Amino acid sequence: MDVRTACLGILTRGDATGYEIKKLFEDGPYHYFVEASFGSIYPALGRLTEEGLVSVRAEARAKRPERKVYSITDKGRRAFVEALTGPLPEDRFRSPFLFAMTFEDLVPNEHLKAMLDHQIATAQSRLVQLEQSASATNRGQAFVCDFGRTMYATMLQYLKQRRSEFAAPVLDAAE
Amino acid sequence: MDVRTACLGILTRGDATGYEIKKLFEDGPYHYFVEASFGSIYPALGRLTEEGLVSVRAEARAKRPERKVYSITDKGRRAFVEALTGPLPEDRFRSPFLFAMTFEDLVPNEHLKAMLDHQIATAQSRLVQLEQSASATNRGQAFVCDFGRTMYATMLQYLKQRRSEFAAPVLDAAE
DNA sequence: GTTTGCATGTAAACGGTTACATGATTGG
DNA sequence: CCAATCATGTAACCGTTTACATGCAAAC
Repeated sequence: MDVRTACLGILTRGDATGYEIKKLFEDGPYHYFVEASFGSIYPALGRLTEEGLVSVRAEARAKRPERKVYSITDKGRRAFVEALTGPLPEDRFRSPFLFAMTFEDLVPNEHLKAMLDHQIATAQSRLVQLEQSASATNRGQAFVCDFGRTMYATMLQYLKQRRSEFAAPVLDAAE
Repeated sequence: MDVRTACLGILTRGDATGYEIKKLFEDGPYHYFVEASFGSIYPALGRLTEEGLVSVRAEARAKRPERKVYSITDKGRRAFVEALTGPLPEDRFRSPFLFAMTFEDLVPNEHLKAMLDHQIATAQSRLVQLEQSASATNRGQAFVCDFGRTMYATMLQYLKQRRSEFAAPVLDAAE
């Protein structure tokens, strides 16, 4: 999903500044399947404003830089629902890890072990985060959260199960 | 993984033309976690040649356009192993589907049903493809293939299990 | 007193896709 | 006869990232 549409989505849930939108992408339940930097969020918000899909009000605050609070308009709301209703781009999973594993025979065993351990640690921490995350506020959020838990749990199980097969130390039996 | 590195990887397995590399990305076991278009492959190959990481020989064939067969050089092989050994970019899963599900309350139930069914059908066909795919030629390929099978199987199970919850027809009980 | 958090934005560079241009061969 | 496959490449465009520029307030 492009940043434009993602911002529009966030704003259907309530007003926000560009800064807050970034926070929501990072910390919120969207974290696992969308992401965006300031360099894409601010221009997107500018364009959405031009097109009348969102409106801005500048809040001047004593001794701090002004903040621009964005609200979605009716037109924006309609455009967003249209985007959700139309054909969605396909999900894509890009995995440098799996790519590297394909060339496992070219990588020294020591590094292979490190790679697998890193992958396990990452999956583990993501799973923990998902399990600790606040219970969802609606059906959709619950669906997505459970999806993530299920997938990461499976991934973790698979990686752990297969690890020994690849990382069996040959000489260093003590470790 | 960028197209450059991906091409280099393919060429560690044997010589190929730009056209064949694209085919391998599309049909081979890489399909699920890398992709590239001609517009990125040809320039990448050109740059790799300039840098001496690959070499080209032009095969002129009677009455057909010439083909340029690329081979990886020793320098290229070393560069590739270095890329695999260095820190890898993080895996990323971008899911317009999950994003849309988060806003399930804004989408008409009929469309939600279609979305889920589409997702189920996609996962199903990918799983079938993976299950039918030729058995891997090495440990790494087997690992990756099984990874895919495991993940898609889990995804499919989850989607099917949850479908009723979301798509329960309200009026059209006959369907 | 230094780091973190809040807050906005721009410009250049990057990597990639899409569309275009070309053309012969093979299979239905 | 038409579509698909083989085969190469370029140019325009697009969205995004990275780095830069700025600055105050609060927490440590």
